[in-house]
Amino acid sequence: MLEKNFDFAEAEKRIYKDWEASGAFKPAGEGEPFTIVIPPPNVTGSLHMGHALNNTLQDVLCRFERMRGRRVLWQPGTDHAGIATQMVVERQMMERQEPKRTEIGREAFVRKVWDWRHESGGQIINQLKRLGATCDWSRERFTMGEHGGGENGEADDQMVKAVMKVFVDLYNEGLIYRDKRLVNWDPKFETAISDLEVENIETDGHFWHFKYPLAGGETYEYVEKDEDGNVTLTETRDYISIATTRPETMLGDGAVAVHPSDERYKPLIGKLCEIPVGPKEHRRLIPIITDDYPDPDFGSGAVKITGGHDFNDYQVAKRANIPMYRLMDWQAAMRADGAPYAEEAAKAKALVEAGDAPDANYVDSINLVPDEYRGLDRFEARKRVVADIDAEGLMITVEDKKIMQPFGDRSGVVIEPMLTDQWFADAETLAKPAIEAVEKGDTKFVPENWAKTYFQWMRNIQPWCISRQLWWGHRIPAWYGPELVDGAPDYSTEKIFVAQSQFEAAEKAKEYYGCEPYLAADTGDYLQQTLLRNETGRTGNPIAIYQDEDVLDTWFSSGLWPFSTLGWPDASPPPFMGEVSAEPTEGVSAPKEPPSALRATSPASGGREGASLLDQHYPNSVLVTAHDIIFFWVARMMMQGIHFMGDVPFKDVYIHALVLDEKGQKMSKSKGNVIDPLVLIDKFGADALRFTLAAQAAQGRNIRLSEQRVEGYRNFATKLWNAARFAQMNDVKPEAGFDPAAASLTLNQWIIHEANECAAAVTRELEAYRFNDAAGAIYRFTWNVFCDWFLELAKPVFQGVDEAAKKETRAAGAFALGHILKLLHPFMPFVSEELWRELGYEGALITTAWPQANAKLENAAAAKDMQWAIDLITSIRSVRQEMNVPVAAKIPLLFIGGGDAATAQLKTHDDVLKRLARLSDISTADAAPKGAVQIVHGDGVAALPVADFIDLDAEKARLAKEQAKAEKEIATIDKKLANKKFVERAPAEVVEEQKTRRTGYEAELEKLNAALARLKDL
RNA sequence: GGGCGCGUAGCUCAGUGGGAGAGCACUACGUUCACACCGUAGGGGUCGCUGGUUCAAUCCCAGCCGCGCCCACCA
Repeated sequence: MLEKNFDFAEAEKRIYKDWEASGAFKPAGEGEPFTIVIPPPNVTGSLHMGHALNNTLQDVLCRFERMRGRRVLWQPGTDHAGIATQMVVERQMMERQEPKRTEIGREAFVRKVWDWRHESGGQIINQLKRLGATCDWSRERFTMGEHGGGENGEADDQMVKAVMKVFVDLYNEGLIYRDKRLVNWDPKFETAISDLEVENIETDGHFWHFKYPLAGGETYEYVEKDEDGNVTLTETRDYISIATTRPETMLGDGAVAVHPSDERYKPLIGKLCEIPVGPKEHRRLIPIITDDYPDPDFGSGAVKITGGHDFNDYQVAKRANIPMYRLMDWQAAMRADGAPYAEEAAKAKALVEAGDAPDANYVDSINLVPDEYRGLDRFEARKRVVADIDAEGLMITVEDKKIMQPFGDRSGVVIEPMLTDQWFADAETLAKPAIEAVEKGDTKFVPENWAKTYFQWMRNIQPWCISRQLWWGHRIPAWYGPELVDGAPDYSTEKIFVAQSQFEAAEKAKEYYGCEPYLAADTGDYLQQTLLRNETGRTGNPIAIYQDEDVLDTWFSSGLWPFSTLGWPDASPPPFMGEVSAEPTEGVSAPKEPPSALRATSPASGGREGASLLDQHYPNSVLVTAHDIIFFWVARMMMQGIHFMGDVPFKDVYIHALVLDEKGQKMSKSKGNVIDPLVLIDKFGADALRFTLAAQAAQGRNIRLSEQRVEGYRNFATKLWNAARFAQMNDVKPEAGFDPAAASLTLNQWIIHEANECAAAVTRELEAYRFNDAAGAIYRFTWNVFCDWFLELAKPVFQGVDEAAKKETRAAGAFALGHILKLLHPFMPFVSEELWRELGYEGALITTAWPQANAKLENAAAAKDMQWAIDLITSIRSVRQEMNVPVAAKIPLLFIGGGDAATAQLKTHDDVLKRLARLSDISTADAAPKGAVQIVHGDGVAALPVADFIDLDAEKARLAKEQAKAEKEIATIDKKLANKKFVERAPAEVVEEQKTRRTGYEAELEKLNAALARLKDL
């Protein structure tokens, strides 16, 4: 006997363990493969509502397809999440008051992160299990592989191998290149980030208007005109007015630009003006040029061009060949004197010495940052610059202005555009086939609207900056050495060796230099070696090469997830990526085999199993994710998947909602409105949470999550539980030989028919990713059909004496309940599995076959008959309450009209009518007795002689209301039918339908009229 | 500036070219032997506004109002 309530806390653990132990999560059977790769959560992550929704939907699909007999692979894993993880570990080190990252060095730090990952990373996996996720955990993957040695990023793991191969191949195809470009620089993490990682936020700022004095004290007539060409202002000026929101960048100005059509500045074009910052004797003169970029109607119409610190200006500077200067160091402080600066200063000096300097001020102009601003934080420098210009009387005005300011999405600090050397992927080329694939429908977005978002971004895609100046991540497999000039290494140049491993790089270098290279430990080591070589002139020393210090953007490896997790590149030679000695005198040592322990964790690397998995499960069936990740991830998977696999990574992309709080706001830690899914699971059970999320996952709308709603679905689970308990009490259990198509009782034919309909509906909706409709269908069938009616209608049978009827009803009930459990299982796996076993169904529900809709089980006649009885009961109940008939009172029913059919119906449903409508006796009659309440039902009238209770006026009012309703409907229909155009142009069936409806209302009205007439006699 | 989406019952939301729906909340009644995490019944909406297409519009189209999100270099 079942307990009164489902103890989900106990059952969830036990059942999950059973499932996992039984191997139910592994791909099985010979069915068509069904594949989902999990959006790998950050290894630092813990389960939030977004994950809960995302994984609930994936699990619903996986369980559904598994029951349908497909060979389901739900591929799990986590993402190494470069910045996020590095941040977490650094914070932890700080809390523990351990030495900083920079103090312990790269190798030690990376080892620390690996340690962290093995100790505390990946807790989210256990949280996913609590949700009931049926991932094949034996295949768990990590975007950085499983090797934890930290030895210079050697690829002894297939996941790493995949990344290295992709990089090398793309480089060899010219789709990855190194370039000096303006990038988004995050001064907090001291790394470049991609455009996507920048958030533009409107902030309060200022718009400063300054005078840039003309060179040599020159003057001109400044004339301003209104729209009609009337002169509104004329004055003699010895300056050009420019406006800026970032005065500290003035020191890096290369020009002032005006629009070629701007009459005001025509006399100035080609002239020089002075940047009014710093000691007067060192001020730089810059040219006034024309470009289409300045908008004459905005500001003064003249724009300072700072190519090294502004994306617009960068374009202008490139077009006009204006020099670009980097003013700041990596922390975005104004450049300190010394090393970073020396390079440009040296170049300038050389130009002057060679007589090629553009003008005598050139060397001075290279000393961009005057002493008083050196080393200052950029915002402090801004204040000083403004104050100094103001003191000099060159500030015209300052406006308060809302400006869109770029922030690093992780760091939260203002991004500084910075001119640096970075690696880029040619996204434009890679995007082309990815766009076509969606255009052709090889990959479909659901809802399809999201394709527009995808297209919009992909068609305007910019080069993808893939290098990051971090330590945690896939180290860029590029090595640098000197170029050979006339057979001798020229250390002022750079030769790049891109290779899948240090070993290969060394081979390539050896081939190029004709001797074993020395693998420098880092750039410091490299410099030392080259100096040694240069100074001693000992050409016999090995030529040094060193590996790029940078790592790859996390999304670069995430983009390979749909195939890297399946064992790609399986055809590559076996792992041969042992350590390479860093001893200068030994050169390259023999590669070592990776430790066997590490191999054991990557069973699919190489080998036949991996290959066949890839064949079977690529392309994946569907990707389930939220829209905020379309650019970051979906687009990259499309590009890389198509390029390397020759086919799209997945056939469908289901984009689900964002989970918001009750008020519709994004959940965030800072707002304190985060609802923890685990708390809800503890409180209401995983089933309730899952059902809530699925039931609200309507396409194209966000989900507002309220605890109340979760509670409601917990109640639903309890309702089902108690229905099952009732079934158990009445010996309702699956019967081996029962043929549902051969049921004889109307009640049973009906519930079988309804169960079959429900199966068809749930299947149809799930196939179309309409999770909310699927959930709604099973909810309604369970509660409003099975519990509210079937069980109530079955009670008289169970309490009766007809053993044959009892037997059939038990079997039919078990059939219907079985359907419920199966159809509900994808949504509420735990309670359904528990009941399945408790009630004696066969095997484990998780691997039970999904109910196929079956035409043999349809029975429209039974459905109609039951509906007749249900409607009659409902009507009687309604009238009883309205007339205040005491609940306990049993009253007789007289049925007038309706013919033999009604008589038969009354006989069939005699028991249930009596019980559920609380009737004492049922009979037929020719006319309603006096003092009876009359209910129009079907072709007849149900009369309840309740003179003792009836309030005559109330009954009259009730009937009058019904009458008015019917009349109104008839009037509406008549109006339509009287419209010639309607009769002519509307489809015949619509016209016919209206006529039928009218007949129905007409009959009802007649009976109501008669009933009212009878009342008047009283 | 461009793009996407939303505005239906008190709340949260489904929905459809031809008879306005659910859950919750609310009201009344009910401890009938599965369930008070329940049952029975009930109240409640000019489907944002204005036009247009159509025999017919909550649904399609246009405009407007209000709200949200994404993208974008106006210094």
